[in-house]
Amino acid sequence: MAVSKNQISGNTAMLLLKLLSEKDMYGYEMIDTLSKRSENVFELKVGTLYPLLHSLVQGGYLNSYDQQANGKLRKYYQITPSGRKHLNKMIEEWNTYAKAVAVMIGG
Amino acid sequence: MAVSKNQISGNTAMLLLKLLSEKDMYGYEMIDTLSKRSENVFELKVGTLYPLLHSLVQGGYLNSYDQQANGKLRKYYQITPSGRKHLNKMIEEWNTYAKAVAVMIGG
DNA sequence: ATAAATATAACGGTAACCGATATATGTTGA
DNA sequence: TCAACATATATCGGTTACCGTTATATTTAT
Repeated sequence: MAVSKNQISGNTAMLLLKLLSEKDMYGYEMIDTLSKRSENVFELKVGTLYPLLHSLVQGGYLNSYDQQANGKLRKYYQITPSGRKHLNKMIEEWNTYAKAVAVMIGG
Repeated sequence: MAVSKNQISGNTAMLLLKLLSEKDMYGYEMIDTLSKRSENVFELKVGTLYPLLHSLVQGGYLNSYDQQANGKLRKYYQITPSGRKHLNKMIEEWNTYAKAVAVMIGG
């Protein structure tokens, strides 16, 4: 089951940073990995991914480098120390929010 | 701890419908109740609330009526059967999303 | 009286995401 | 072989969500 656009809002960067905190990846690999791990809940579109990756590089949270793979030049992304710090903050904030929603709709 | 705008995105309507599924309320009452119940995680602004209430009325999820309270005319909002159905769907979708995020950042 | 709190409302701006489109290369099958 | 398909990166314009700000009116407290 996929969720609506509104649900996703704001958390995509957190999910990408989380993926990249485990290993370097290229764009399509992130989309596939997100989709598989979440059982198709996250269906990130390329029109969302690339601008977001660029902005994370711009913000100093990611670095990128080109590498040959299957004869094709792929752009790999790597998380920076600043990116890891940012990720931790985002996770903390997500947990606060998710708990508050649970209180609201659970009771 | 308040969370950033991005976290809130898309779920405000769900929270309002949930509040109104319990009892009729007027605008300011919703802001106060959300804030108190969530221990200030949700700090909904009037610039967000009123347009959202209008759109929920437009969509048939809410009705509104005027009522005197403390000598002042207040506009109360009431959830419709369609609003309750919509609320249930939104909660289901939220749960799906929250679980998927937990899998992503938990592992 | 008048300042502060309560209450509703609308406008314009920013940010996030997606659909559509463009381009290029590698792989597969008839 | 060469067309169709999958992989891969990229950009643009549009929609939606939320908020800051501003406006207006009434009630309560000093």
